[in-house]
Amino acid sequence: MSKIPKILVVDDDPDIVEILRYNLSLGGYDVKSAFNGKEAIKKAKIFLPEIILLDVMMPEMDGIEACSLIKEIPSLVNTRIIFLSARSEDYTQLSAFDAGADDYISKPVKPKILLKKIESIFKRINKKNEEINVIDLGEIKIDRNSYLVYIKNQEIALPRKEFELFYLLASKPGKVFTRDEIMGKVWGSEVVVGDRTIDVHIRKLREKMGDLYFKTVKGIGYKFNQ
Amino acid sequence: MSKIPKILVVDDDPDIVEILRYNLSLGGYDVKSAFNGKEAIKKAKIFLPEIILLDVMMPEMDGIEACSLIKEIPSLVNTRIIFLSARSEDYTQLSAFDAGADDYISKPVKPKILLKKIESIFKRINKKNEEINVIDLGEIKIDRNSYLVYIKNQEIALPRKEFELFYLLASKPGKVFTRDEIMGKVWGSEVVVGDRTIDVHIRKLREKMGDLYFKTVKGIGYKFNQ
DNA sequence: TACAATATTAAGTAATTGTTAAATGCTGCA
DNA sequence: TGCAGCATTTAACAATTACTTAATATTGTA
Repeated sequence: MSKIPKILVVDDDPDIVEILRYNLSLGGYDVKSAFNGKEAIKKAKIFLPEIILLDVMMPEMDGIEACSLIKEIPSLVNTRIIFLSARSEDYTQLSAFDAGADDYISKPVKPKILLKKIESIFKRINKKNEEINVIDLGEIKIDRNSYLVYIKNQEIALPRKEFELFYLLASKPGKVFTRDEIMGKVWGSEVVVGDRTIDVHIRKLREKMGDLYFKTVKGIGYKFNQ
Repeated sequence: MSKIPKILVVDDDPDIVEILRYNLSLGGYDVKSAFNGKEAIKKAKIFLPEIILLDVMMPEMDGIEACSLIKEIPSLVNTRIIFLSARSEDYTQLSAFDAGADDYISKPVKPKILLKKIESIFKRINKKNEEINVIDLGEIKIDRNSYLVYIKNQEIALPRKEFELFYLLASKPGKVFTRDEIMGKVWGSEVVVGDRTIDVHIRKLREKMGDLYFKTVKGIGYKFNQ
């Protein structure tokens, strides 16, 4: 988390490598480079970058093939691959995604777009690591992928705030969450809403899922119990 | 799938044709040959090879021109073209890829490299046909080759964007795709279109395929359910 | 019991999505 | 080249849903 993010740049054209390296270094990233697919794979295994910028068209082993091979290396399964291509044609894009690419930038690369894209990918990586998508408590399951709650195999759809509130409480059954805590995690620290808002959302949950799951701890907050 | 893969070899030098033919035959491929661009096109139309090995420099019609013409023949759109060239200069490479080439081998051709490359291309072709081009969910089938959707054996033709959107959602039934995700994968992260565009496309899909398949998850995105 | 905290309800407000038609863009063909 | 026909996007507005608030009732506990 506190590490400097690592990026591997791969292109057979030294000029392009240099431009990318320069801009990414300015952006505060730890950059290494390779000039063909084989070299890329060799370096990636050691460097373990979070992101690989990969030229689609290279002699010997093209980017798409390299990508497929990289995706099969266990230590690199979480590495994101961004393709660079001179053409923005459908065909190239599609085979890139087929090979496991995560994003796509067309040449000539504009530094601003590049950095913005890189940043958003890192944001996505961090977010993903934080989130656990499914809570399974046996009788009750909460699935962030489908935004559904299952209670005794019955499916319940919840609106966003209700879902987030429930997800929070159910993430630690038995723990009492103070109103402040709930406020901060569900509504965010910048939003200011009245005190009754939480109550109303709890009420909605009780309506939909039954009273017994949600216990009020007067003067403190709420807790969820199975 | 079980057919013998077909390769057409095109070079004005009979010796090179013979070397390639010999090595590819040993590799188990069905090989035919031509000695210039015109002949190549004529034979390709009948032979329908999966791969064409095309010399860049030939008298009369060079490989790049031949390639452009081949790519325009409907029955050969899925044929991969690999260029052979004595030089590994940038100029040749770029125009080759502009013309629609899929790969590139420099002379002198080393048999091992040639066979490995051919093999990897066939692997890619097969992978594509198996995994990527068709989604089969029983009642609903989606075929990327023809851009057609079959629902209860009824055939529906969809325009490109609608198709891509549907394909994305149907690739993981039940998963909620956020608007950002949809935007990025269907429109590409470099394109900026208004917010209602996604809605309108969803509407078109609902019109054509019925309401019940597409569920709105307000504040998040959409999901597809069978 | 008193009173502070929470529950309930309905109604108001905000945010998001749906719908439609028109504008724009694109492609193939005469 | 220009036109026809379809695909795509935009814009305006409607409809829907989510969220918040306010007013009032109820509850739990010192």
